[in-house]
Amino acid sequence: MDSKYSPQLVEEKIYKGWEEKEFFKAKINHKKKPFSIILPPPNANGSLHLGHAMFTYEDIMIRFNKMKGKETLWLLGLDHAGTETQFVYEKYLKKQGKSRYDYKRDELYKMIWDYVAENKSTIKNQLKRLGFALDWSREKFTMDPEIVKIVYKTFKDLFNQGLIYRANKLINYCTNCGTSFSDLEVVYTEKIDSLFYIKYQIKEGGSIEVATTRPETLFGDTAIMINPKDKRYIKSIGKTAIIPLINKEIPIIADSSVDIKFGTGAVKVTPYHDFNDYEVGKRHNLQMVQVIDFDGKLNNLTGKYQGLRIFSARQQVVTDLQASGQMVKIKTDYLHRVGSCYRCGKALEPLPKEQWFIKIKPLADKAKELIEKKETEVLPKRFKKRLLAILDNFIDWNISRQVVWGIRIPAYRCKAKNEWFISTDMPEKCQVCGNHDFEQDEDTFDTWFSSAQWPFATLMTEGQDFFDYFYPTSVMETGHDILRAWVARMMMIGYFSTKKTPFKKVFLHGMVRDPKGQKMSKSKGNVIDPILMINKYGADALRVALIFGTKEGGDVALSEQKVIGMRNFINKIWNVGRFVEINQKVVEQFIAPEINSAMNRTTTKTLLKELDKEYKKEKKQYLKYMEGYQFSKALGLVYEFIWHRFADYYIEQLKDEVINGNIEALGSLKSVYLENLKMLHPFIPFVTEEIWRVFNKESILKSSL
RNA sequence: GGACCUGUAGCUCAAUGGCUAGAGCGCUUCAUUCACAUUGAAGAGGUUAAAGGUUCGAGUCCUUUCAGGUCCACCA
Repeated sequence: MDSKYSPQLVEEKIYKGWEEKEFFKAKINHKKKPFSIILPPPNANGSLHLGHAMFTYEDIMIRFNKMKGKETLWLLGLDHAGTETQFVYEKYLKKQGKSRYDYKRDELYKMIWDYVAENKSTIKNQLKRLGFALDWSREKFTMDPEIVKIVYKTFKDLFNQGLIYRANKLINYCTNCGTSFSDLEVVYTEKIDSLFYIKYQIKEGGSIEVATTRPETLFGDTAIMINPKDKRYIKSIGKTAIIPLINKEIPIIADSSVDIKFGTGAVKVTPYHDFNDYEVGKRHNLQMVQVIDFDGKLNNLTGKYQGLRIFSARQQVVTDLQASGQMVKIKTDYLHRVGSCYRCGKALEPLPKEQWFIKIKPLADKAKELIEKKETEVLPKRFKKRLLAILDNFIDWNISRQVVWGIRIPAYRCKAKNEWFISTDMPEKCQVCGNHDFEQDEDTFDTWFSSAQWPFATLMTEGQDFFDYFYPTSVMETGHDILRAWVARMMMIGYFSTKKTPFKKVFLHGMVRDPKGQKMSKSKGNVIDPILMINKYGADALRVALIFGTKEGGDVALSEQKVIGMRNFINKIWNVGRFVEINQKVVEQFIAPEINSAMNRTTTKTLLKELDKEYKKEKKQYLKYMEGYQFSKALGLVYEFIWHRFADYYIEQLKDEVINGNIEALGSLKSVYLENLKMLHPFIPFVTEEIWRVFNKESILKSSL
């Protein structure tokens, strides 16, 4: 053994060894209890970042349970990440002066497919660098034909049970990117805009003033509303207002959603261009008129304004209202929040569009039951409340996306009767009218619709027996930031399809932050590349740096300094091994000469007894922590023991004895040390394996805890 | 606006209501032909945000205030 441990020389070699011996390949073994984790599938549109390195928790669970004698499965998969990936690819096209509209659907799809294939192989190599004990024989991709088949079946089942409906609803639409987003994907940004006070004449006499940030939508107004408790306007209810510029007549109605104190207390209602107005429109059975199109331009219902983009239309309308004397005043410093596109940053347009929706309430109620009945345990506990609150407030889920890259929705429209039918296979004839005249929906599924099915869909493709053995999975380990987008949906859809919880436990980890606790982002320039850290200090050091001294579920402040500190810990473990190895060689050479010991025999015996006692206590506590999913504590315990008790105290005290050939002392030290290597293996698999092989023939993975 | 979380050493964070509140990094002094300078020993550094309460006992539980963060809802 060298005086320094060099991860660069051994890690890749060790990993290859594990792979060749298929240590991570899961089998059905009814003599053993199963332990399974499905890897949250990384998006196949880039490379891994530090957040992915947090999957170390899963590796710890897998290796620990394997050494505890369970049959383990850690299933690898990758996500196509529809909208996100297409966006990344479009940026790439733009650099070459091209756009997605230069290609046919099939061409674009094929190009993105190749791009994704490249990323997949990068990511897989990176997962290996991290030392993850993934089952490489069962790699899955969200667009595998067998997975798509299951996704289609789920859609059809949901449809048949009345949980899928198609509706013309307001959606968040980016006119720049050409796709809709679910409410979860909307990013709100603060913006200073003008608030315009506009006078509407009342047919019966007089006038009423409204305040709006969007005068250009007045063509789509179908009512004016006021609060029924507002004495100022009570007489106006039921009268008819006249829209300026186009002189259209609309009713004045009362709705309690109006804030009396805001603006003038009177609001123009534009159901097809505002979410709140849409609800009002439904409540009052108002007419709904779309005046802005999906290209972001005003349409033919706006007369001379037709063809203008939203912003120019606004300016023109304002100018014309000023000319006609109907613009009362303009407040230019109005601060509000605007929903914007997370891809391009432009303001999202609420627009009416026919989309597929999932009726969430019945599904969410079942998911809540799973939590309440402890079919699914939430760890750390404090996230339970949050998950329940999320399930309480889930609104119907829009699963249509207007992108090419994704799983195309298996819904077909009968052209003759304008009715829809669902078919998991490409239909030969229309299932509505019996003719051939039908067309498939152009849209693809929201990525999360397939992700929501990941635990059961992946296992189902491995056959019924495999599914029965490993499902429900033991743990779902992921970041707490996607509780709503992913965890909640997996529970809802998972239960719907299998009538079981998809996972018995949810274990949530925190976010990786920079040394000052700030979010890591490219724009801040504080991003740490996990592969760079591995190249410099080894995967073990990085893994432990993410876990040491943290609270479960809490954020981790990661610095290169911390990784260095952990590298030192790895080296310490290495050198303890080296001490044992060197002395063992000496003992072997001289065939245990009985040399006069400088130390009193009784003292030595007492020390060894103390060591044994302390080690037993340590191991007991370690198992308690590990079984309680308190990994950081388990690690801290062994860290403290091996460094500050075992090395600093016991080795120092027994050093002279050992060097003088005391076999008993060396033997005790060695056996306690090897036990500690096993305890550390789930955390730092590489160095423990490398040292283990100095003393043992078999891999440390073949040992048991 | 609603909910939740956090506030502990210079920095980042630990601490089932129980002994002298700990670790990593940083800092000071000393050691060094030794398994390890990626080391060891010793040390400085704390009114646990503030106030009040419960308790034999509070960093921990309760109330209030202050400060910061996260998620959700988003009012023209």
